[in-house]
Amino acid sequence: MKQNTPITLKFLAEKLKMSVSTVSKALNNYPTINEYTKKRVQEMAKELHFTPNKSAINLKERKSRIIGVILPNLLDHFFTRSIYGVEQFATENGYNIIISQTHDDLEKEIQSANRLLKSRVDGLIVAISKQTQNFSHFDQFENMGTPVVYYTRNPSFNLNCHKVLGNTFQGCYEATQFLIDRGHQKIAYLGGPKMISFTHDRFNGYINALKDNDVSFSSDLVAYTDFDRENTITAIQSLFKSSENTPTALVAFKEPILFDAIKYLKSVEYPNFDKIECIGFGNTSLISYLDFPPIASVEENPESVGENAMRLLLQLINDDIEIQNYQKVMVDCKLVVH
Amino acid sequence: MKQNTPITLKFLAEKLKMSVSTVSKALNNYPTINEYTKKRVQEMAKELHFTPNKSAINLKERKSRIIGVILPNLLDHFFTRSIYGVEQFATENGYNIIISQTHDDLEKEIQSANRLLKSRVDGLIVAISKQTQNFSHFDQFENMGTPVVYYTRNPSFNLNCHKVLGNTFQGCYEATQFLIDRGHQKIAYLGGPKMISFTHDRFNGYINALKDNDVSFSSDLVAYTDFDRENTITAIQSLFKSSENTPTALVAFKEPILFDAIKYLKSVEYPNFDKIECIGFGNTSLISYLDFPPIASVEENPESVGENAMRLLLQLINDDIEIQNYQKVMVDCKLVVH
DNA sequence: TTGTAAGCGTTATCAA
DNA sequence: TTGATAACGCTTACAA
Repeated sequence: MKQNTPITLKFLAEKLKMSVSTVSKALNNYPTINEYTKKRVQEMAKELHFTPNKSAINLKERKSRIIGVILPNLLDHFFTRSIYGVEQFATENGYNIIISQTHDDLEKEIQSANRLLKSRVDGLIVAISKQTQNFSHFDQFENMGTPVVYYTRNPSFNLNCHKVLGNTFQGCYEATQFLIDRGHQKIAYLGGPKMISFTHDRFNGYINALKDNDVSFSSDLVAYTDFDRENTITAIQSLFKSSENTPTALVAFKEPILFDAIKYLKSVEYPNFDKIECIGFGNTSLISYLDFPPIASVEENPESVGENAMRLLLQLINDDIEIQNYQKVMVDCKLVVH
Repeated sequence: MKQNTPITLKFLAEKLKMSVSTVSKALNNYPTINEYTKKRVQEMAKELHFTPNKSAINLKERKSRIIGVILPNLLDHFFTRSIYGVEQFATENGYNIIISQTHDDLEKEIQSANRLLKSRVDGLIVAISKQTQNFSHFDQFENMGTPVVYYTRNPSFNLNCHKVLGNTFQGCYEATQFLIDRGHQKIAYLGGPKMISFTHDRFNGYINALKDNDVSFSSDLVAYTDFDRENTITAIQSLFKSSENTPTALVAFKEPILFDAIKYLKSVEYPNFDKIECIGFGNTSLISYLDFPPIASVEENPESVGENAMRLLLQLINDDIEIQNYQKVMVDCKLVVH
């Protein structure tokens, strides 16, 4: 059964003593082809394990049925979960995905974009790098009529683009509301890096929930950190130093940050430490093994963000939505109580 | 700058009033082309953002510069870490990867294989589904001269194939050795599903370490479970029930299983629970937040497994290794002490 | 009902 | 030094 060179239509045609076009039509079930001929062709194709050459079809049809996905990192569970949704939906609709990681490096992002441009992907889904402020390497795609959807990370500097983002405002609002409903009046907000727009969206969710419930706000209850443990400890110290305004609950930007915070409070044997109720963004699978787990998690549904990005992209590819008619899709978070 | 249709060589040629072949050669830096002509062509190409059409080149060169990756699930951190290595190495060598997940379903695996066959991928990297015992959908590739490398999961029923696997024997040997060196004489082994070959490879590592150190073996110290929590608890009960042969240390198949075990022992307030030293396969990132963390982890280096699979595949594609000269690569584990 | 031929965008051979 | 032409594998008017 070794053949070592793919079967082509031409080869089939010679074997069957027919023309290439008859074979092609038979395989594609053209109504004008005789039933008996069809059967003969299809049987022979099956027997010889004929598979049409995608490159040839792509060339002919001027499309690739490939979607490019550019994202920072495949080690971050958030992104891989988002890919899950993209891949799933793409496959269901006959598309393959090519994934390219940028390591949050602009230069690599540009290279990825150029590679995918050559591959003539039919569409692009992008989680931009932290450094990305200029979008010309992505604009090339739109200039050739290839739609681009930005997802998970908000391209704040790009005003006219399609985006699919987690509704981080709503997620933080619900977390805060949940804590208020449980009787908390002193709820701290531990934000992430200030350059990230989500940090502020979440803060707005927090502050709006306070306002809507007539809970007074104090700037003592707000601090910011990044993903560095030392900075998180400093932030936590500032939140919990005051004697009058001590928080009884905490909403944190991301669970790893929250875990660092909890670990610290525990290590210094903070009074009533075990009474403090915490919520972070993430919903890490190992939460049930923690000794002092958060009371709830804000599940960001990255799979759904990915799926929605792919759905929008498909609508753009199929011209169900005008490419210039820029869309913004928000995917709601879900509060998961542990 | 909108053009809405990709620039082609023909278009460039017309603009420059030259032939298509001259333009092509100029862009590919043929020595026979006049320097001035080259410059003119290359400048025009840059100005119009010309990018060669990959499909056309693929058709011409009869290859795609695409590697297919088939794996069970993109939610499993082990696999996504392995992809990290594949993607990294592929990109460095000018290849793109297409990922397809099977959800451990044979039917989906066959569909994935067929799709990638049509795409004329230059090579295939596969982590087989749990159901896979017949390999004809992969043999098609080898029959067309496209190399296939199996990785992470051992295709036990496929005798003649290329594989890249984690050296789980060595990992378990080292874990056991480590515990012996710390003075343990009663070390329990909690294995995974018996159908998985790794379960037995690990057991062999365990038993060999015992033997090499003249530590006596008792079947009371061995139990098996799967990923179901109840079964893990049953297994743990059987390991810790005996009064004479009580383990002082534990080697577990996978960390999630180990965490369930620890959680259970803690919940029943097992005597001297905090003295029991545990090691599991995995090295989960959140270990430092656990209250009773394992003393060490067996890091399986999935990135390295992925990278080695890609490296081997590349050698096969480039004919550095004969496709019939079946290779088996083992990637060592690393014991990480916490 | 089937076959001929052109074309998709490249590269490569040969001729000019 | 450049250009005409065929070829890669497939689809599709159009002709037979």
